[in-house]
Amino acid sequence: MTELATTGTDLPRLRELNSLSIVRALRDHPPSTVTELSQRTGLSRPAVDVIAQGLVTDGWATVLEPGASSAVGRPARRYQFRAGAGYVVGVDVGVHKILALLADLDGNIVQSVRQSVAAEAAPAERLAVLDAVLDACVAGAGKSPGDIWAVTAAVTGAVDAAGRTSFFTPLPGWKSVDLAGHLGGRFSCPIVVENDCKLAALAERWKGAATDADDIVYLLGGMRNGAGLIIDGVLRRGFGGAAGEIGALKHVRWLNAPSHLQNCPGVPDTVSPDDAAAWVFNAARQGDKAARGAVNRYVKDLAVGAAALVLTLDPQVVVFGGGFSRSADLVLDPLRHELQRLCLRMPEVRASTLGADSVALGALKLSLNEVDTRLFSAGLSAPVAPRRH
Amino acid sequence: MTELATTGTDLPRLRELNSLSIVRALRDHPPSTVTELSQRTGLSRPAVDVIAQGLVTDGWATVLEPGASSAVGRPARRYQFRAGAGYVVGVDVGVHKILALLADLDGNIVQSVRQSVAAEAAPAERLAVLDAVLDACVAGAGKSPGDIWAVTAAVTGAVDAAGRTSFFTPLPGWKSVDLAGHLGGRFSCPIVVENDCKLAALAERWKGAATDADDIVYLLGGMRNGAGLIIDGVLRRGFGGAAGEIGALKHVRWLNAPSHLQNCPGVPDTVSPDDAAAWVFNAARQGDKAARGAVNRYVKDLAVGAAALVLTLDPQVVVFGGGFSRSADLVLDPLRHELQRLCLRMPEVRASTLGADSVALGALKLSLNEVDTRLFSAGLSAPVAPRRH
DNA sequence: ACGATTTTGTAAAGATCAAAGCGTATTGCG
DNA sequence: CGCAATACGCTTTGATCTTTACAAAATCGT
Repeated sequence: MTELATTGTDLPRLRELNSLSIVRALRDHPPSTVTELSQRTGLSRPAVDVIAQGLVTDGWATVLEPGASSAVGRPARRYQFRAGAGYVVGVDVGVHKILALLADLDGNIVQSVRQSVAAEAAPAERLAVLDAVLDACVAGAGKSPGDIWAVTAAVTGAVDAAGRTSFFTPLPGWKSVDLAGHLGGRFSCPIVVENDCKLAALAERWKGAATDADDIVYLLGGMRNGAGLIIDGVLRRGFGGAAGEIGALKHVRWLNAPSHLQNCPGVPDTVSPDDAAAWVFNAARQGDKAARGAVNRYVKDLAVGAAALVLTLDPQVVVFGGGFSRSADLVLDPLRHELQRLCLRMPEVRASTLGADSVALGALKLSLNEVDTRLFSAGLSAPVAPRRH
Repeated sequence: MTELATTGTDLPRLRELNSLSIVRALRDHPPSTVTELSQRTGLSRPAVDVIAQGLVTDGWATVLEPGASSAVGRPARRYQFRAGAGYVVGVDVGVHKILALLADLDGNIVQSVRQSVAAEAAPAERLAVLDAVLDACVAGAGKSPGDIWAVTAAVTGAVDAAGRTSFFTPLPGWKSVDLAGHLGGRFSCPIVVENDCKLAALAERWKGAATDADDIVYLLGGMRNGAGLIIDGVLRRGFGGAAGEIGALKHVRWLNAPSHLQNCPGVPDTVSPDDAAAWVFNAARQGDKAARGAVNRYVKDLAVGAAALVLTLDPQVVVFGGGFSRSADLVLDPLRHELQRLCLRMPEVRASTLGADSVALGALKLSLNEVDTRLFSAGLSAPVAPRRH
């Protein structure tokens, strides 16, 4: 919706405003003619024309000279947002793997590099792998760190305003790591560190299971449960970055929930503890009684925490994601049944469509949002990588 | 901060934008000179001058001719927001009483009318009292219904988007009442119906215990517990209006919490059930062992629900309000202790400073917000009461 | 008491920007 | 090949804000 400046607006500012609205109209649509932009923005054709030319000279847009024309009349020049003006990075610093994505300003993924890392790796080793992955990702796309406009890193555990994970993190020795500071030494652009569940929620809203919703509770189902909250279309961190950490409440037996799967009777000794859950899901799918019971107990405990979130926020959609979302076919129906029993107003319950890459994808999206915020608040002059404040 | 129009902006719109910024600058400050406004908005003095004169002719502002001057130089004309251009109403349709407040656009309360009503009164009777209170309030201020720009009514229970309380309400027969429709027959301005806890939260942020916070959990402590959530400075209703209804979760023994007070041993038979809680608080304050135990059990159960809200949202402040907030001295410290035990990051815990009138005050504030939204999105032409869409 | 100083009010000039109108270029169709 | 339709580019016009300048009103200093 349209908003207003708390401060007065003069003519140059007006032009900047209109330039921004043209940029928006360009970005959300395929290459457009001046008349299309004119209709879309409400501005007159001559105005759009001169602004568009200005955007081209500034490097924000490119022109496509008319080729084969399909319509009648003189073929129109088409303007196109220059997505390659800048690039953003999102990286998932996970327990078992590190995955980096590099995309242009349209969000088209240009490069993706993944490398596994030992769960018990020390911080220094993990950071070294992270650096290698980022180097490979940036270099592989033929870019340099100066071309990157924003970097977001996803970590496990509550992230405070300073980018620290002081409260809790399953990564050994990670509490004292200043990840933002480390990345700041390698990139001069804004750096964001954020919780993995929250970023996965963002990804599901971006191009996942909840693109239509503004109020979303994302459940990360895995060996550790977590949650990410999107309220009124915006990712909510809470005052101290600890929003969604309902698992800390003992009355909600959320921490115990995965243990039902891990300790399920009948799991062969040949199966490692990490793979036990997958084995149980498979067995349940094939009718194993003990496995079905374990899954049901898991869902029952999961549902209590989910219900607490749902009752607090009354969301439109609950998305079940994380490692266990591959077995969503076994989880969703009992989860719905339990929520129906526990909640006042029943939300939709959907399975994640993004799988395990959702965290890195959400990090990418947060980087894009960061660029957007800078762009649309600071105004556009010439496209250069923003520097940290 | 600043903004951006998704649509293009032309010159007339520019002047409207600047007019609005002048209105804002006028409203948040005492009567101002042109130079003050110029500095505040960044506009030039002549521009402010012509805009201010336009606002006066349109009825949005009044001029104060210079009287005794304190500073050197020629005394300046002062402009003032005409708060009397319109009025808003907030009314609390409570179980035991109905309280209506009428204020001008600055939020100055002009009239307040209260009338008690039997808890078991049928809907028709309650609506009749409501009408009488509203008539007395509007007439007592020397206004007519056409002068009212927005009306907000507070009710108990979850309110859906249509203004119905279908899920739950303690008022007998109230589920089938169309309160918005009823009020719509008496006022032509926008009508809002909202949950009482949510409105009380709004009031505490407006002029209560949490004016400095943007992330607030408001606990309504009384014979029925409730909650209102303010996230990022905005009152959150949830997708279906049922946000904050954590009491519905059985694992959170919130519904039982007040019963510890009501069923406390030692309460004389002469004390009515409604007054039992007050008696217990008094006894506890004087050292009665049984009473102290009851209060502690009450707080312990209250804290579980509060912890669920706090862990979900990670707010800056928890405000304890409602009928029991008069005994906040007994509640706050044990509540803090319990929350410390249950939560990850400890929020501030404060007592309500508004008491029982907070609900009506919050309704008034929501009416003011409604007017603001219309004003700053639809633009200002001449000050007239907005009509329902 | 009178002039200097400071601040306000107002008017005119200059600059910027978008809208409206009109002529021209290019293509498709008959 | 000519006509119609569409798009492009230019000019004029109108609206708005800023700058500059100057007159008016009040206080301060001598």
